[in-house]
Amino acid sequence: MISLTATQELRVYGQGMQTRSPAGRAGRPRSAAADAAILAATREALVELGWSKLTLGDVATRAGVAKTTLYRRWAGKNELVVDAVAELFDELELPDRGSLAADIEGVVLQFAAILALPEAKSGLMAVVAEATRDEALRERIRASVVDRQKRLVLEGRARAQARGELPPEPDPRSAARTVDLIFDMVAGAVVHRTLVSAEPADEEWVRGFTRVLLQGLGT
Amino acid sequence: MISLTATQELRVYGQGMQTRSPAGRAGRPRSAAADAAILAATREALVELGWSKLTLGDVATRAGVAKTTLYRRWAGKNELVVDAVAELFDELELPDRGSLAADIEGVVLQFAAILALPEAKSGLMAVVAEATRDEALRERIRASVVDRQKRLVLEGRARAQARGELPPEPDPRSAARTVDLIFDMVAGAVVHRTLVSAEPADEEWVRGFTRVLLQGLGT
DNA sequence: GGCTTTCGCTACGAGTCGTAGCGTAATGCC
DNA sequence: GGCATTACGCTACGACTCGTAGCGAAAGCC
Repeated sequence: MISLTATQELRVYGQGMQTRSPAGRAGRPRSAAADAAILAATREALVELGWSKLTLGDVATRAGVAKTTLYRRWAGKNELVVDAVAELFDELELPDRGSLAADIEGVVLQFAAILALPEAKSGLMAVVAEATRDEALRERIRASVVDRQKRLVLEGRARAQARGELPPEPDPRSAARTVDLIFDMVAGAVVHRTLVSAEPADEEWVRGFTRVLLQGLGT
Repeated sequence: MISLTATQELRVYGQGMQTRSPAGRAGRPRSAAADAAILAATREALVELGWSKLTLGDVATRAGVAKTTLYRRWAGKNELVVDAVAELFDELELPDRGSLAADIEGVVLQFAAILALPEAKSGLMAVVAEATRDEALRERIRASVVDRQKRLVLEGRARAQARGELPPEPDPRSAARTVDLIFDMVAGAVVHRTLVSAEPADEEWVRGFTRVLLQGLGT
């Protein structure tokens, strides 16, 4: 519990390296290098061992730190893996490709490329499964992974409305529902294709998906 | 490995109780009651403990059998949970509701109801995560869970084509791709809504989803 | 230099794993 | 009924992981 708070503070330091004395904190600061090494080691262990056989002792050894250091920063395996996997989604962007269809295809391909990584496959679904019984963990995933993706949907939608490709939706409540729906449809389809069907979400598949999403099955 | 084959044979016996001497097998037969008790106990443990804290020893105690009996029938936790969760999808059907939209809404609501069960939530995603590193497990999930769902898509599509709601697709390869795409979109969206967004896939959501799936975002 | 916090290390009890061995129970075949 | 065969319950086991405690040393801020 305490270590969880401390972790969040540390990550804040990591972002703003310049801050002199972070909120009146004295003593030896936590090693940012150790933090990075631990997360990298976690991803490495996910690739080699998978979720169930991953042990915190092994991660500590790989990272070159003591096991106790790991427990001081993360409450457990779940939280550690969430942070390790979350970094994979940092590069997710939505470049303007001129049309809604092209924008969707571009971002879906990015998303699919990340999900194709073995560390994302084995880690992400496992923590989502654990999160069904852990409210705090669900919130952690939402904040560090899901919301960043959803923001892209919001952005792409606004862009398409500006282009006139999508009708404006004045009622904010209805608009929020639509965004949630689109998000679940896009992310859900890619995840299901990649993890359950175990087939690559390649360009051909993405083209077909985008066509159905925009025009429906009727045509 | 041996026990896995034996398990499948046992399940066959369970279906056709009448068979006299099943393929020249001698000796004391496996208890079908024990099998049912174990799977029920597994679901119960999934609800109370979740995937990660579920132990085979605990399941054995709940089911009233010895731990060794469990290991004789299943290779491990993964295979056991797949079988336990698979039974939840037995009742999935596709009643004819007159139109493609109504058919989709009906089956999606059924699927959502199953996914809302805590034993499905915590169990299904966990084994899918494990299956990313285990080809045999992936095949087991495909055979006992996924294919049964996909058959509904195939059936609903044929029905809609007979009604004239969907255009016929002569090329079988292209048709198979379309079915796969639709399946990933439907199942993926419901799963993502239920497990990641952690919101109920209720009637209102299903209506919106069906509208987008059939007519696209454009309208 | 003094204060504070982190770090590496060792050690620990508790719990789980998957297996082996044994005697017993239940069936099919003769 | 007797025999072979297989499943069952039970006990015990070494190996491993867990999460924590305690200690001295290290690294920063005043």
